[in-house]
Amino acid sequence: MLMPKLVRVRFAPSPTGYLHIGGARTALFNFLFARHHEGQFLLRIEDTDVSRSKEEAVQQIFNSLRWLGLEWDEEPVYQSDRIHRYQKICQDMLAKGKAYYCFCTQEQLDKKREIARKEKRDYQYDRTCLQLLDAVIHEKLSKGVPRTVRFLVPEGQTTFQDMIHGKITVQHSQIDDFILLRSDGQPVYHLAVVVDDHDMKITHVIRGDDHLSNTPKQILLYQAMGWPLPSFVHVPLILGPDQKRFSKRHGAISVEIYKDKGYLPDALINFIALLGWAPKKNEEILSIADLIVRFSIKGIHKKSAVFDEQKLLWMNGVYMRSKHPEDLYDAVVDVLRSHALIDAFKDRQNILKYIHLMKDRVKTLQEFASKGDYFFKDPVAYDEKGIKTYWNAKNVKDLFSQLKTRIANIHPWNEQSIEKCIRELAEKQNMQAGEIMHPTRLALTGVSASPGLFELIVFLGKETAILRLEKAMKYLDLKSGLQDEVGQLK
RNA sequence: GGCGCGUUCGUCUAGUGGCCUAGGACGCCGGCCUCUCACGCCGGUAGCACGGGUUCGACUCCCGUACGCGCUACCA
Repeated sequence: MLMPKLVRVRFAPSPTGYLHIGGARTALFNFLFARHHEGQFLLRIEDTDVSRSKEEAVQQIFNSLRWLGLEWDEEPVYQSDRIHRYQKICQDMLAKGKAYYCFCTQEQLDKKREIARKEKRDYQYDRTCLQLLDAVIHEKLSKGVPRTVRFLVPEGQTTFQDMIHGKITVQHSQIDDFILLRSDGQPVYHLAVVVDDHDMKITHVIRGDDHLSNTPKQILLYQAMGWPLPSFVHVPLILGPDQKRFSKRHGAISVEIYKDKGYLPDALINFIALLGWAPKKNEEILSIADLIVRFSIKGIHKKSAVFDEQKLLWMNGVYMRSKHPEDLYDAVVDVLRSHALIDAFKDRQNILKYIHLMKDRVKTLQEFASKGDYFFKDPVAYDEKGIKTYWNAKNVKDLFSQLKTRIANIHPWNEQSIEKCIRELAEKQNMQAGEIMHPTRLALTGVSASPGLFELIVFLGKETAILRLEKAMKYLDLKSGLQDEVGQLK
């Protein structure tokens, strides 16, 4: 029996842009694995490519992770702070003959690659600089000729065990003498990852399987340094609807965009957790706590999954309905404010009531603004189809007139008395209650779908309800006037 | 091109040789509930990429083919 191993994992984004869905899921898997094993979840910023790294991106990534609830342990490690460490490791490898200086220029290399391409040969660095005499190397070094450091790939093959894919073997003949240190002294990815994962005492490297092919290179580095290997876990990528790697081409890809679209963080977490991973039982709705309990690398698939926003939308609706209005309050206020609808809702209780009425029929936060604007704004138009079906009867205006009077006299102002009022009117008119309610809803909201009419009227208040009925009556007058004119013209 | 990885309904998935007449979820379609919408409930639609083995028996094991994705940079 193995002793339980201390688990330390890391999420290592490069700060070239926002945190995207794929990155978020990789971070989530790392997070879940760490929390499940009561280990550490660390962050490392891979900013060795100075030209592509941006400080704002780092903050964006932090914000997105926090919004998702993926809190990390310890201070994030910045690779840009560790240049000297990488250079030192390179010196060691140079001294041990595991690496060599290369003075070839970018242009020379490009040319060789081009020739190989034309001759339909596979290109691999030809080791020109490996043949250099020590004296020549020293001379170039002392003159400060720009140079890189290349890893000397040994003969043979590398086999390693991936926790998802199993045994993987790659022939060294397939591996180029890759560059360790760029001519500007910056390390290249493979070197930095290996050194950092070792120094950070990472036990499990959990990352996208786009890194699978490169893993042997890194294993060679571990071996060259005489370091123990971490476990490798290569999770499948997330694909767009066209089955291609999920990217900007697919439109919405950053976590931030999903936040702006009105998705809830726990819904997004739940959804991406299920992309490429499944719990043992057929469970679909899982809180982050549930996910932590259930998470296991065994449940991760080999196959990449397509991101299906429709299912996300459904899941978000499930979360929306399960929330208490208080939990949604801040987010909804933000949305209402951004749509300039907030003034009508100075009262917190009012907004909570609104959330209560709407949350069951809304799938995103955004819809609190787009689907319920009539709660705080008089309708500016009436749904055409609604007009045809509900306002065609001749007595509609008269109905509204009677309703108006009755509403004015309702006391106390509550659901029960409003319902009673409408049902009594229906009885008196010898009509079905619905025959009054539908036209009324249209008058009050401008649309034909809304929360329960009685609750809605309570919410609007006596004054607004009467005002809107009057407005509808005016519209009806105008409409019939127009029809008369048309009739006369004929 | 070379190398690596992958392949169950449109999508997310269950399934580790007989329990599979392949189960669930989203979507879609129909119905019920109902003041509308949404929710909920009931029902339906649709899949083991293909071809060879192995086996008494393959979705499950092996081999090939096809297709897809990834890697192949002084990117990560």
